[in-house]
Amino acid sequence: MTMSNTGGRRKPPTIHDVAREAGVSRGTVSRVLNGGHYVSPSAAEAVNAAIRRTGYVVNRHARSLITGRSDSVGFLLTEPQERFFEDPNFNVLLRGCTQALAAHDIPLLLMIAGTQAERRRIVRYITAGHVDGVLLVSSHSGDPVAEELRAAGVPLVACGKPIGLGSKVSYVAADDRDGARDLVRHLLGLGRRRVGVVTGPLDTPGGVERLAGYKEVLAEAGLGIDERLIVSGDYSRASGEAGAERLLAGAPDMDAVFVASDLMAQGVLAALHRAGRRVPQDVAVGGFDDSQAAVAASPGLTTIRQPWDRISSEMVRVLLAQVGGEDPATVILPTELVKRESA
Amino acid sequence: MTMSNTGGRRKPPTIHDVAREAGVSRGTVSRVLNGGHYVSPSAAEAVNAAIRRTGYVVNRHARSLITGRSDSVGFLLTEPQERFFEDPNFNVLLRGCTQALAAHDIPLLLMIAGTQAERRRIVRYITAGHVDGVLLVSSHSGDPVAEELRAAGVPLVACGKPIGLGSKVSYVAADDRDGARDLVRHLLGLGRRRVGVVTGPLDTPGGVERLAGYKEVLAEAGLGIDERLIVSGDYSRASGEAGAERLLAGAPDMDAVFVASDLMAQGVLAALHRAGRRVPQDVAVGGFDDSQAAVAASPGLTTIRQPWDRISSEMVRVLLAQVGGEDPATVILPTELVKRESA
DNA sequence: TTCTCTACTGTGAACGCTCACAGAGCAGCG
DNA sequence: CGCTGCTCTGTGAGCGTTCACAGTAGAGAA
Repeated sequence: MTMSNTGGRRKPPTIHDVAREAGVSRGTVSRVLNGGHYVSPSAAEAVNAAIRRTGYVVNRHARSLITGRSDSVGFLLTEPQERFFEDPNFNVLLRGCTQALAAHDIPLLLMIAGTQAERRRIVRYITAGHVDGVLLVSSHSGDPVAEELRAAGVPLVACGKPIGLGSKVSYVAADDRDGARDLVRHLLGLGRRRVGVVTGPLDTPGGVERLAGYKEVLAEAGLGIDERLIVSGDYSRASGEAGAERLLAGAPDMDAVFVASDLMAQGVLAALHRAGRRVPQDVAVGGFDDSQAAVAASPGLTTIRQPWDRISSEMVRVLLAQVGGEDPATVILPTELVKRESA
Repeated sequence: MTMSNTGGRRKPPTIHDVAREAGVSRGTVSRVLNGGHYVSPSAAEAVNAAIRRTGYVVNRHARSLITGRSDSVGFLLTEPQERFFEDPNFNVLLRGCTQALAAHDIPLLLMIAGTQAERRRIVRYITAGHVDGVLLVSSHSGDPVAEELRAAGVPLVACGKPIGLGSKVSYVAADDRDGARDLVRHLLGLGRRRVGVVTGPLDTPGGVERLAGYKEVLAEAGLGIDERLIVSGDYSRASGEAGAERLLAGAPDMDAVFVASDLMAQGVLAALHRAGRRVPQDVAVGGFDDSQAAVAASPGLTTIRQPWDRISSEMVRVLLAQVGGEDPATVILPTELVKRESA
């Protein structure tokens, strides 16, 4: 073993060493490395053997210097950090994206924009070309970061439909409206007639669409819309708790509630419990996401599953396609009703 | 504005352009960029003005190619993904590390090693020199990844003391034993005498140390160790729930319990509630971490705060020092008792 | 045979930066 | 006055790769 690496780091082999070892030229090694077209089988074999023998790994900096690509992508989170700390959905998404990118040998750079200064720094970093594209997680509308990146021509894929951005930005989302319809229909199917809703923030597509689904189903069932049965939250647990209290105050006869996120639903369960309402006997509760929060809740939360694994892999697919020169695209994925004890 | 960037991406200015614009040589621009030593004030000013005018940003690939550094670090998670999805501590740590690194303009590459294949891929990636160092989160002992990286001479800082690795590896940890002592003393101070414990995994330093602290305080209070009051979990919520059930079965007279993580404590609260025990009246409960889980629990969880912000900033500090050639170091940070309703 | 076409290979020139070196200018000192 | 030492500046080389180009060899067609 000539490459024994005990302790200090020594100079790694270059493409030149491999070429010499294989008895070919740099060009041939490079061709083998990049797809192997126009290389004779014997040369390819010799090169691959030399690579194994020397332990050669391509120097990405040298490659990037000439190709202009960085072969890395950014994962940009512009949510307030409290949400990131609280909501396990981010972790699932993050895991899914690293995994999908790993299949292409592309590292994920994590960028969290909390303060205004951080936003500026990150935008500068990205527009400088240090990443090939960006996976964006930022539900609120009018996010200046997204607009700046789009304007700078940086390939971009959002998680969830960005409100207020031109149609030229790619996004991948679950079918929020359809999911909400499924859940509310389920509640009505249980015989409930006074169904409340705790929406997400109404400047997010998730907030708007899930509320729309709720209203559609009530209408199709011939039930009117009672404004006292509608309150909105911000996806946080605490806002769910507060929302449930307002609902109970305004509509004490509520017998079911659709909550636009599992985390808020946890808060709703806590508030109902404190108010002495039994779940599901007195009030049936349905959530949205099917996150860890849904399993951890007691009773287990009936909810709408968002297909996070597919969302993340589609985000990566669409982003890489765009980096490769294809046009922006949007993907809507189906949801699924998951029944547990709460409804 | 010569650099208007409407739509497509154009060729960014190089150090050469800046030099020409400022009327100096490449070397001078480079010196300004790297600390500004041996540069006259007038030249520095001219260069900075030229940088602003051209919108120049250094090409990191070109720099890395020659310096041999990548100016990036990896954040490596070798926990099972379920823990990553469930435990908000990871998010806090991740946020803290990105933030601390951002101050040095160093991006964080997120690496999650779930499967064996992923581990191999990631180790190859790291040992190839694609990152300057690694922030390691992996509590279990005998982690082969850590050992491989250490052997390859990659700068490494672990979060929590790695068991079974030579003393040559840096780590940053909270004072687990002391924290456990504080909490158990608090429980005894409330007059409780039958104090149970749900430990962390006993192949992790956190698991071992927190249990040791528990035993120390019982001994100093003249209370014997009752094995029926000791069960161990794996930091997951579910294991807390199971642990509490075993405790109740083995020691029905238990009047307090120290749980080695907040997440497990949530499970303990659920189990106690199901068993009809009131918290804190019948059983006082104390956790460890002071994570979101502690606040979200009902009743609010009395717990030991781990100083995550300092842990992450120290990890980054120690890692960068090591990248700069300094020797490995270990840092132990003090914890703090946070009182809430559960005890 | 000769010419064309294809498959394959090697070579020089970048990519944008840092580093080492040499040299200029100037001050202080013997 | 010359020497030393300091601050400051420009220049050439080279980091490890890809890319464009030129060139060779062999197969098949004219």
